[in-house]
Amino acid sequence: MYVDVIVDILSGETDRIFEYRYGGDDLREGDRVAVPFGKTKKDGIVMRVKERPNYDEARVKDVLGKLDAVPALTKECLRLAEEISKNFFVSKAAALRLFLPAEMRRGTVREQTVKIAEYAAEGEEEALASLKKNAASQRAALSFLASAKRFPLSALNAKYGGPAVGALVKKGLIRVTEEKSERRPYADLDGKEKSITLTPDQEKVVRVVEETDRTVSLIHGVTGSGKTEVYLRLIRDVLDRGKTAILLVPEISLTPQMAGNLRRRFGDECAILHSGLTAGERFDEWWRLRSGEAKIAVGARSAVFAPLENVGLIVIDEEHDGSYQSESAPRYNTLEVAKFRASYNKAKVVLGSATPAVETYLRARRGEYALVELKERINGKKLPEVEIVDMRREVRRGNNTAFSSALKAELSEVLAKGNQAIVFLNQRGYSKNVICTSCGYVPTCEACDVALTYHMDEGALKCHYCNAKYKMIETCPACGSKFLRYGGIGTQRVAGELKKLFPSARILRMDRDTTQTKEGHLKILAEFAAKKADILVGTQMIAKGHDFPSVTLVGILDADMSLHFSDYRSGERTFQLITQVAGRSGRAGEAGKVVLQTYQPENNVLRFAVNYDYTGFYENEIALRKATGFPPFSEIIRVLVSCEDDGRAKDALRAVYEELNAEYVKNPSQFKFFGCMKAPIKRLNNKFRYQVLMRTSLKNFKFRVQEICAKYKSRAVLVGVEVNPNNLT
DNA sequence: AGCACGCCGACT
DNA sequence: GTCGGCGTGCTC
Repeated sequence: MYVDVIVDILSGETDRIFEYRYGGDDLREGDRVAVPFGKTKKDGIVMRVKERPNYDEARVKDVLGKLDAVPALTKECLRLAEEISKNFFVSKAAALRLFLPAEMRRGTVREQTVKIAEYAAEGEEEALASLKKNAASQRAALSFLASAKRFPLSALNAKYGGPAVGALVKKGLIRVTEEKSERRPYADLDGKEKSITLTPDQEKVVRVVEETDRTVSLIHGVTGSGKTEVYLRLIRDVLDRGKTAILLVPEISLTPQMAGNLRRRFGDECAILHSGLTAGERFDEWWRLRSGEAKIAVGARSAVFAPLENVGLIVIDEEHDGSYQSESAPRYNTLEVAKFRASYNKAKVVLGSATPAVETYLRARRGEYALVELKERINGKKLPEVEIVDMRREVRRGNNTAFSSALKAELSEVLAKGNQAIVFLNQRGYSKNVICTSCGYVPTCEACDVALTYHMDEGALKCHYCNAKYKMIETCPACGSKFLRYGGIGTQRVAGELKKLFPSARILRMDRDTTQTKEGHLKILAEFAAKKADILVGTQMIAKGHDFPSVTLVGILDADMSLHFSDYRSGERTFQLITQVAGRSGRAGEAGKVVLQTYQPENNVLRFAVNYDYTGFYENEIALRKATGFPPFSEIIRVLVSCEDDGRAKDALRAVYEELNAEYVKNPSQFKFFGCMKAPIKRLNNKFRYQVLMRTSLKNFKFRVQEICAKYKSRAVLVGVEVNPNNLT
């Protein structure tokens, strides 16, 4: 037989079918195979099986081998990979990779085995009699195994001592066999919880989602309205109909909690895919899904590619979260992938959020998605009161610290009562770059042309884009001045100031620096939850759904930091962030409070946020988007041209620009913006970068752009197309 | 992505 | 004269 193969090489040149011959008849679509490729050996995926080759038969080579017993990819995966490749401008090889756990491609992970001791003696009496009189341990071990028949060898060794067991094995009275054993994260939680009764509101949501003829439903529910219970019920119902389900959550930090919920409810019917697992665990969980043993996949963005068949439901929790948009290499959009899978399987997609993305809400309002609201918190508790503090007044009063007097007062009250507080600051403000106060010099990376960040612990300057490390400067290399300042306000400084204000308070810091280690994240959160600290200082990452029952105060230090970031979604982001952070306060017991510090207390977004007025915010925001012609009323398309040779980059840019410009002048009214410029980061990884940026309401224009760009990319010159990128760098 | 082929500058 | 730079083409 002959097979069409996509070879696992990430290059445009090789991203087409290569044909191979196969001696056997057991290859199927979706099988992973090893194939000879030029002078090397590569992995590939069988896309099609056929009788005759199209390619010159004399030159067709043989498949070297089949890599798995069962095809790793289903027909659906293959179809979906094609769609992803077409829609997100990535090679088929790159799209196919999304469906396989990394450890599988590397081939470093093997099945885990356990050694089992089996009783192998003929008759117990005789066997015991054959042992020496003083061999008490052997005797005990043998009679134990005579009744147990099989027992894990390691446990047997621990119980009766390795030498005794070893002697029995040597005498042939015990046989040792190796068996496959699955690594089971969270197994200790399995099936410890029965489903709970839903409130009438929750029941209604379930009904609407299950009965609507729309593929996508949006559950807009305030924080604490019990969306998770609704998801669990929907999953149960889908499973009862013999189908499978995928539950997506924004980040690993949230996954253990949600994973725990799922495991307690569904036991090992559910598999957990997240980066916190060991390679082996992930490998096993993946195969449990592929084999049909597990029917629910829980995980972050990439779990949308879970190898499930007959998917009935895909839930995207906190759908507004930025992590659902892939920022690099295969730039897929999770919701779009979910929609592909849903249409293939005739399944449903459920989006849940307290602060839906305006684009999502618009579609729901227009009737494209079913819309259901959960307006009440499950415990009937009120949302915390939010107080806005005008920081301009604080500055006028001579307060130059990061803390307003109002926040200081609230903090001391919390400490006096023995409660906990969270101090939140925006990551955008978290830049410890160095500036010369005499001449304004800022040290930048030689390769990337971006400002370097000062890392105090290492005494070094680092480039966050290429990880290059430079020696910290003592004097300004431009003017020789010694007056250097570490700009910006960071968690470290805030924690320091707090320590001075409240010397007896126990302060925990959580940010990218303190969560470097794999479990650092969870450790800090667990420590705080166990009340081993009074105040938690952190960035974005503490905003994501953790329950801290004794937190009664949340301080937002620089609410307007994200408001003035150069991104059209900064208003939306700020609203979502404030709502989310505020939701951390006062979840149990006492009512919570939020203090929001800003230099712009009259700002619309902040006003809507403090009143928890999502629809007000939405109306305001959508009007703004319409007026400015930003998404969802347009698509932002960016063509990024980069090359080590500046001249060649410019040449390619000019060519692309001219062709695109021809399209633009045909239809200028459909463009809100069209222009060509240096990229914000002018040089990255030694490549000069330029871009053509446009904002257009032309439908499917991205495909035309892609077509044009394809003509000008070469080995040396990269020409990439991005649609609505999250950050322009 | 690798690897070979092939055409132009600075060396023994 | 040749060694070696990397631009270009090919891989079933």
